[in-house]
Amino acid sequence: MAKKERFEALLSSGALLFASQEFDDVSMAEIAKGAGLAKGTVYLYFETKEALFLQLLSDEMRAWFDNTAATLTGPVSEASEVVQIIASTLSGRPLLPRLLGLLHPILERNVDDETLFAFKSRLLELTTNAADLFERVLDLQAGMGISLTLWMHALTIGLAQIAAPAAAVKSLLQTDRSLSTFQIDFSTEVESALGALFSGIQVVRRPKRSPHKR
Amino acid sequence: MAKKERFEALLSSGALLFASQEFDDVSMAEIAKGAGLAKGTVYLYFETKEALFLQLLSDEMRAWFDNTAATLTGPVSEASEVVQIIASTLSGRPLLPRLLGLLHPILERNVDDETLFAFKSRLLELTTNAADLFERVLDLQAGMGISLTLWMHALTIGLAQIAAPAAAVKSLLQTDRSLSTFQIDFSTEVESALGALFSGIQVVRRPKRSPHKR
Amino acid sequence: MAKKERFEALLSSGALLFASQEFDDVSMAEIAKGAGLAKGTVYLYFETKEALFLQLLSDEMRAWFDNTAATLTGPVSEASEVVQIIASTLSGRPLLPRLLGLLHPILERNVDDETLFAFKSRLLELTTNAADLFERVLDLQAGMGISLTLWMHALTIGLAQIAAPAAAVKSLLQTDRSLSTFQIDFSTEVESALGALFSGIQVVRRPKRSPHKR
Amino acid sequence: MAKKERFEALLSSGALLFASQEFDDVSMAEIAKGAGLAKGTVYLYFETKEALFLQLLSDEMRAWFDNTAATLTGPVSEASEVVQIIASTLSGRPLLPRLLGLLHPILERNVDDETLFAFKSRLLELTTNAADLFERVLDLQAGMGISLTLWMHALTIGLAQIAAPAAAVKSLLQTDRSLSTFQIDFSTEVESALGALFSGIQVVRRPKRSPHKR
DNA sequence: TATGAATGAGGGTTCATTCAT
DNA sequence: TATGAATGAACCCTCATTCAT
Repeated sequence: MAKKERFEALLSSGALLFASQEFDDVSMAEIAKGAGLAKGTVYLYFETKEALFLQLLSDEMRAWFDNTAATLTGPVSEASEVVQIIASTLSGRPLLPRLLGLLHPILERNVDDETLFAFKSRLLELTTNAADLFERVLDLQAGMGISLTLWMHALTIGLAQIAAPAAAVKSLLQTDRSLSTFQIDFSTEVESALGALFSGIQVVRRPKRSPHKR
Repeated sequence: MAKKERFEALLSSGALLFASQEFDDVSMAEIAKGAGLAKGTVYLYFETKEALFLQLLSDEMRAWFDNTAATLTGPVSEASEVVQIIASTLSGRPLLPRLLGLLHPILERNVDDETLFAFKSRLLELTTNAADLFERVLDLQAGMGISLTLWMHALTIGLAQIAAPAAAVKSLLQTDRSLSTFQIDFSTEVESALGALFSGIQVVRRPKRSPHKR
Repeated sequence: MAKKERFEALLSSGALLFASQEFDDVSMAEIAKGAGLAKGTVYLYFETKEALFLQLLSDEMRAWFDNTAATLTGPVSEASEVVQIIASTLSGRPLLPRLLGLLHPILERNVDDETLFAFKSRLLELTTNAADLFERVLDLQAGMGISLTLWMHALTIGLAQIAAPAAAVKSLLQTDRSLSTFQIDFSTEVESALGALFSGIQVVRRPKRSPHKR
Repeated sequence: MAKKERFEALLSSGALLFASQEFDDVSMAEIAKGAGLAKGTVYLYFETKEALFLQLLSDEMRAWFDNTAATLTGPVSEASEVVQIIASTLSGRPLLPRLLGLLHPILERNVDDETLFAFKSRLLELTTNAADLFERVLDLQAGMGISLTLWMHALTIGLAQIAAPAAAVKSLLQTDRSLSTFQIDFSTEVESALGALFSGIQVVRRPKRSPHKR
């Protein structure tokens, strides 16, 4: 059926445009044109612009997880290796962290309840799967996987924002060496931060016998 | 001088409005009215709406740091205590995490170079001070304080977004118990996540003799 | 033949929807669905949305006339009785006055010439019949029936609009007693107004011997 | 103050455009341009497009009434003379009947409550004044003036619609002589219809002692 | 004859910012 | 310094209608 193809074409078009522009600068008209369709046609596939990007995020998340899970399937010796793999798969999907940063303040604010629920359900499934995976691979205490996943989610959002500064900031950082502290690399930073987070969780685990509060 | 008073009045008005509305929903006209001034007058004090909020962020950050530094001055026994204090001072300034989330995608994108530079310089100073403080209090390896501060910054942005969901999401979470995983409390989560992060850093520190890569 | 059935099903669907919504709010897609057909199929039966509603109006008018003529067939003693019957048959077809109000500004503006001509011819026939009926029953001067019919048409359009206010107006009228003047009942008002009109025509008739100017 | 001038300029621009186009075809951009202002400026003076046209209607009504009242001030011998004057003043303001036809289905549907109330109050005042005037001049029974005004209002709406057919209808009527019945002149028809209505009211008055039901 | 995917025109409205006074 | 009137860019979305199958 051509229906599915159009759907994918629209998502691809959106992804392509979003790769080089901000969410606000990507217009539905451009997305349509990029998919070889008319403006109004987009709305046969997506309720709103936000719904389209939510789908994009959903796909990116799933792809990332499948990819990561597959890579982590084999015997993993150390936590640092896990972290490295995660940082690597994350860095390989530059759209994902940016979409994640759009999720709460924008995407979830203009989709109908049904779409929202569907997304949240999928997110829950993914989160649970990731949590299980982490608990297994890192030999974590039960329940810690969820927290870890959540914190990774938050960290990713924040680091992506910091690592992708506005044009003016970028040129400022390049000009003024004294501000080099703010010149960070997403990939590097994610690995380090997650490394600390993962280590911390394992350390924290033993001393505290009581279940993690949440 | 009345000038300083107007300046402060505008910031207060902005803060008050931002406390109950989103950035986009706070209009310059409202801010002006709240300060007892006319619309055009705001622009005698702030280049743009973003510049005003950048100032707000700057003030919040400084206040937070002063507050935190003062509290951490005394002898601190454990890392967990430090974390608790930070989580507490952070939770006491609900505007700060939200403004931080605005910083990179919005505020820095519409201010002139001068304002931007001034802000970044102040931010650098604060970051350095915080880093030093953390290194001292937590007895961290040199350089780790900067990373920690950065990660805390990122974590705060992400957690604040997740913890303040859109109205539709909020009601969905309350309705559907199966999604309770997503119902998080900023304060609690910050403390836990920072706890793991801080522990992780201290653990990681020893094995790796080499300087932290960045 | 199934064709006729589809045709009627579409009209019924349209009538049903129009009974509870404004013309603009009734979509062709809804009409199709209500008739158990696909969107595109509607256009095999009606050139345009306007053509469909024109047909609806045509049917309503004919039904009204047949109904009214039948009722007025017997010996009618007084004009007031005639008026009462007309007001009654009119009130019994709430769609008719509303469709009449759509006729000139909307329906006639988007149908092809053929459809338009067919409608006008049918309208002429009906008008003539009604005029004859009125002249006969009210013992009017020749030619007066046409005028009377026309004025009744105009009066009906206007009163229907006034009697069916926007939601905001309705609540305003209910709230503010001082505006009770504007709270009118279509049925009551039509009867009174037509009563005056019919009486007036009969009075005017005699003094002016000259033919009605038009 | 220039403020009042702009206000009037916008109304004049709107009136000018509405004189040769339908409501839907008149855009706010055109109105602004016609007044020598920018698009957004219109919204400093009128909440919505509908509010602007409501003001236009308000002005037209008042002007018509003042004009009519002034003309009817002197001693009026006969009802037919009154009717003639009304028909004449009405015909002199071609926008008024058209705006009246917009009032209920369109204008009242997109203005805020305050504007709506203000308009209705003004309309009530005008209606009352007109009713008083009619009662005085035509020596009507108390209360009949209101009814007469209302019916005149309704009749005007309907006749204006019938008398201003769509382009296609107009050409059809000119082509096909058999449809000449539908070729009516607003001015003529208003005078005749009001003549009948006014006569009818006077006739009806006497026989029925009981107060007019409404 | 039926389908339903595709089309694409179309305009009101907001609000940060400017500037004449 | 203060004012507030003026500016104007920018865009989503609906839905009647068409047409390939």
